Amino acid sequence: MKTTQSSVNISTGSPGNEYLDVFDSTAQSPCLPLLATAIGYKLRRAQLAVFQDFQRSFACVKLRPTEFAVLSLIATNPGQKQTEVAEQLGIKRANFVALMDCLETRGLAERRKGDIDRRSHSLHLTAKGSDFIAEISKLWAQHEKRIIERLGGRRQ
Amino acid sequence: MKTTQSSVNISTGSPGNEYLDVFDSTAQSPCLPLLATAIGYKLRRAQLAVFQDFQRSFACVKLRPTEFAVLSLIATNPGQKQTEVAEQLGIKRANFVALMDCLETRGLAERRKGDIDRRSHSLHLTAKGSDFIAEISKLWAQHEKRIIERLGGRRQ
DNA sequence: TATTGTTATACTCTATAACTATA
DNA sequence: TATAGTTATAGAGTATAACAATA
Repeated sequence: MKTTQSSVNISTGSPGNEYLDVFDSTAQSPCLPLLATAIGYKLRRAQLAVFQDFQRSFACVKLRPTEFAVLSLIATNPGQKQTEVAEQLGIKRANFVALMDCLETRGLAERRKGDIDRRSHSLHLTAKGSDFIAEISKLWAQHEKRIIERLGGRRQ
Repeated sequence: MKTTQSSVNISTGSPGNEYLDVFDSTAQSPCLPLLATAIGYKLRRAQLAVFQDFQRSFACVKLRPTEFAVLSLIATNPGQKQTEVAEQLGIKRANFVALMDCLETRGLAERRKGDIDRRSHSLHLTAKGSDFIAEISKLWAQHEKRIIERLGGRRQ
C-alpha cells in the first residue's frame, strides 16, 4: 500500500451531542438499514463524537483539535517550515497563517526567520508552549482513555 | 451502552487527496508519533478519505454524502416528518430546509402537507427519486467495495 | 521565473434567533 | 403557549487567486 503523504484535512467538528452510541455496533437503528452499513457514515459520526469529546475535554484550556495537532507536530519536529507543517495536516498554507498567528499570540509557539532561506519561517514551541503541553497531557490521556473504553476495550 | 439517538452531523468533507494511505496502520510517519496514536486524528483522516472517494464516485450524478443520506433515509422510512429526518442525521431543522429544497427541485423527493397536523411535512421519494436510487446503487456498491478493500479486506 | 508567507475573498457547513402558520 | 417549517444571519473551515519578499 502507498505511504505517500495524504492531503486530507483534520479540522472541523461541532459540539452538541451527549452520547457516543455511534460506537455501539449493536445499535442497529431500524430507521437506517442502508446508512448503518455505510462505512463513511459510521466513520463520520464516530469522528464527530470523538472530536466533540475532545472539545468538551479541552474547552477549559481553549484548544481545538487542529491547534492540538499543530502543537503536537511542532513539539515532535521543531524547526520545520510553516508550509511543511501545514501540508502534513492537509491545511492550505493560506489558511495556516491565522492558525499560527493565534498560537503565536498566545505565546505557545513562534516563527523564526530562516537563516539560509529568509523567505521561510521555522516553527518552534516557546517555553510556555512546552509547559502548556505538559499541562494538558493529562487531559489528553483521559480523553484517549475515554474513547478507547467507548470503543470497547483496548488498543492493539 | 446507550442506544440513544446521537446528534452528530454527517456532512462535510473536502476533495483533494489521491491516497487513502491513512488506512495503512504500518505507515507510521516519523513526523507524527503523537498524532499517529490519536484516535480522533486517525478517524478524521479516514473519514475525509472515504468522503473524498464518495465525492469522486458521485460527482457524475451531482450527489453529496449528506444528500445520499437523506435520500436513503426517506427511501427506507417514507412519510417521516421533515424534522424527524433532520434529527436522525444530526442536522438542525433550519439547515435541512435548503437541503430538502434542492432534492425537491431536482424532483427526487417531495414534501407532503400532513393531513392531521397541517404544520408538518411528510417526506417521500418521487418515482424519479426511486429510479435515481436504482441508478446510483451500482456506484454505491463500487464505492463501498473500494473502501472495504482499502481497509484491508472484508466486512465482518 | 519559482517559492514562502501573506491577504483578500468566496463558498460550504453549522448554529442561533426570530418569524409564520398551525396546534 | 407550544411546535413545524422557514428565513436571516453569523461563525467556522476550506479553496483559489494574487501580492511582496526572497530565491
